[in-house]
Amino acid sequence: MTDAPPPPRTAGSRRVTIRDVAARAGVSQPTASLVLGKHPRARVATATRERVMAAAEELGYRPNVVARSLARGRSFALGIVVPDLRNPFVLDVVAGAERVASSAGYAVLLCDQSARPVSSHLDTLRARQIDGVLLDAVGAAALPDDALRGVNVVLIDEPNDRWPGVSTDARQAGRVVAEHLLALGHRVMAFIGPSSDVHAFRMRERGFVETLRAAGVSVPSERWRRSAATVRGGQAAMRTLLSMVPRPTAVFCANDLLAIGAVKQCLTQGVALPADVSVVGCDDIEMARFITPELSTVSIPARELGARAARLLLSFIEHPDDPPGPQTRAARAALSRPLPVRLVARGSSAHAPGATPVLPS
Amino acid sequence: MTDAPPPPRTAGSRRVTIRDVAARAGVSQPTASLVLGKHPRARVATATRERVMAAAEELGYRPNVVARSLARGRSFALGIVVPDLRNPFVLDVVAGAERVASSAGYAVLLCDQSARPVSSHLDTLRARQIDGVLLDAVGAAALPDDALRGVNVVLIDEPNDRWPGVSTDARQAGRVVAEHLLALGHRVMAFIGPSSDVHAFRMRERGFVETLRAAGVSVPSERWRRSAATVRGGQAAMRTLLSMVPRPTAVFCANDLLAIGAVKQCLTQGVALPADVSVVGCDDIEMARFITPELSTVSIPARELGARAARLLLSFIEHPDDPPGPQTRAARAALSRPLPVRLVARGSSAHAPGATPVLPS
DNA sequence: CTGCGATGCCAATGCGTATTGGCAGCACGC
DNA sequence: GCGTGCTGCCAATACGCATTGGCATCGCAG
Repeated sequence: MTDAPPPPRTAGSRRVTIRDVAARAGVSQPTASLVLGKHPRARVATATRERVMAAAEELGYRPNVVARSLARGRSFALGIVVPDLRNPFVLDVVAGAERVASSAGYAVLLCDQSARPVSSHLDTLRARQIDGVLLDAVGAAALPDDALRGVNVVLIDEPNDRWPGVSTDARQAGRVVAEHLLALGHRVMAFIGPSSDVHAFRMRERGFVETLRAAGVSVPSERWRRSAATVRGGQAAMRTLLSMVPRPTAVFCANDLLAIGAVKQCLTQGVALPADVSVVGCDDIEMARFITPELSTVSIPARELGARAARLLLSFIEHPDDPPGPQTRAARAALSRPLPVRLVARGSSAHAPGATPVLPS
Repeated sequence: MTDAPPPPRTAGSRRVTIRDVAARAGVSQPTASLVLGKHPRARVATATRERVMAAAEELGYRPNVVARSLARGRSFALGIVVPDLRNPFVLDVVAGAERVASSAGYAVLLCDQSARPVSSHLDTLRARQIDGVLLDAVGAAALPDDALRGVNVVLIDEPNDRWPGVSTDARQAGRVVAEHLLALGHRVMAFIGPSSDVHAFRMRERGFVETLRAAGVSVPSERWRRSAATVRGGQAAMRTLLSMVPRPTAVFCANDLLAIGAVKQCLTQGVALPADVSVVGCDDIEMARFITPELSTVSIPARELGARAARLLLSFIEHPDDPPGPQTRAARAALSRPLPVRLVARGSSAHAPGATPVLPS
């Protein structure tokens, strides 16, 4: 009556399990498991192997990852904890990591810190037997010691002696900006950055200030502004800076969102950019090129950073050898090396008003 | 010797399982399961229940989600498939969904279509016994029929008679832009949009054109530009438009990235905005407010869209009743209703050059 | 004291896969 | 022809939790 024509897969339309495959191939379930599991050179006769493979193919067998996870104690999934998805820089990191993980057969569990605290996310990740976790810009302070026991961890832009990590040369980022602005003749500088304890931000700050100091330029503390690392934060801080006497001629913002806010605030108040004041950001998010004037900034390879973090994590997951072999060790060292940064001078920075340009030799 | 002080949890530092809890509470494993599972009014004596709860607390018991998934045939996880993570609008949708899912105890598996094809993502999601999938702007054509059997699906911005979905009133978005530009006196209009078959884009387009037509304004096909929905795409299309005679005085871009590109191109070529040409976008991404001039656009509640999609999906997952009860049905209807959109007039649109302003009554 | 329903608990089993240990069968040496 | 060492396969078990069915125990009415 209501009998449909014979379905293409199994009769009962149940999911195809490895048992079905074994039955069809005329072998036992463990044998099928041996064939279909990784182990390429398991002790299985070639003829048998081929029969099993054929049966699996014909039935459209897909291993149940949940069952496999339970049996192996691994989930073939990575967690990635990010500070705030709304930051386009963070996004690129995620995209880079997702691509690598996904094509290695790992799923990516996304955890937004702005929605729930890290420790809570870590709890649920552990409950899922997560194979590893990427922590992006998560202060070590937020990490209870035992929240990560037995989990592989790779930190992003937040070096720490307890776990491996990938990073960019954040200090260098601060340096190149300082050099750039000094070369343009600026002497009255300012800085805008978040008060968070995120390592990358602190290093950008440090690289900036130490280079200025070496050149004999000091920045009084009232021109060292703290503000949430958002566009609005940049606007607010810039408003304050613009009211100072003397007004700074150059401002370094710890990320592009802040810089975009700073630029915006200048334009709003009729301050000419870059004639009256230069603004330089950091990250080189896509939008930096599309505001007016185009934003001078430091290019950080965010996607590559995420990709490397994922690769490093996968290396720990798939080769838990202790100690690691020489080439594993070398590969990890390469992945851990800070990524170089590069100044991208665009239209938001120019010679200081009235300054004599310093020509590069 | 190396004996550490007695560890806080169990002796062997093994994971705490439900058996450990049962043993400590002096009950059998199934009883512990009854207490710790959902079932609030299972037949368990209050005293027993409390002993089990206390034991779980003392041992720091965390249920193993993988095992639970296997036993229940559910994974307490959602997949979200997105077209391209680099679009900030998409990102907000993800963020909204993540927040809802996460606080309901569901994990979110992120799948980027630009990295791997949808069908491949769906395969891995099914293998993980995913409870449901959110598909953001995925053309139905990309969905093989059996790739989703037995999976709950909610579509985002891509209505379809096979699955439920959430959406915005995209057609209305096109209408309000047309009305806005008409009211400003524009008659020489242009459009920039992607050639993809994504429903929301098509509807924005349709709402725009039908409103113009009703007002007796037609747009010749050469002013109807197809371009990838990115900033670069907007630049390229705008370049073409600016070379036309007569030059359009107003351009509607199907999303904000395109619009930002269009604005950028105008400024690059020295075309005054909004004096010579008006540009209106759609989505109201955060950056719309921060370019110069600020972008007129249509506000789409992306975060809310993602949140609703997640709520709707959770409703199907947790109340698979067929037919649903009246209040379930009502709740779903409310979630499925298209979200209203709103024109946000900012600085990138103004009266047509030489036109007599039409005053609103 | 017997019978009966309700209550509280547990033994057994299942979810789909991986792994261990061992048992046949075969080829080879002597 | 008997041990020896392989190779190829499978039976049994484990992973951690959920669920089913049934066995006690208890209170209470007869």
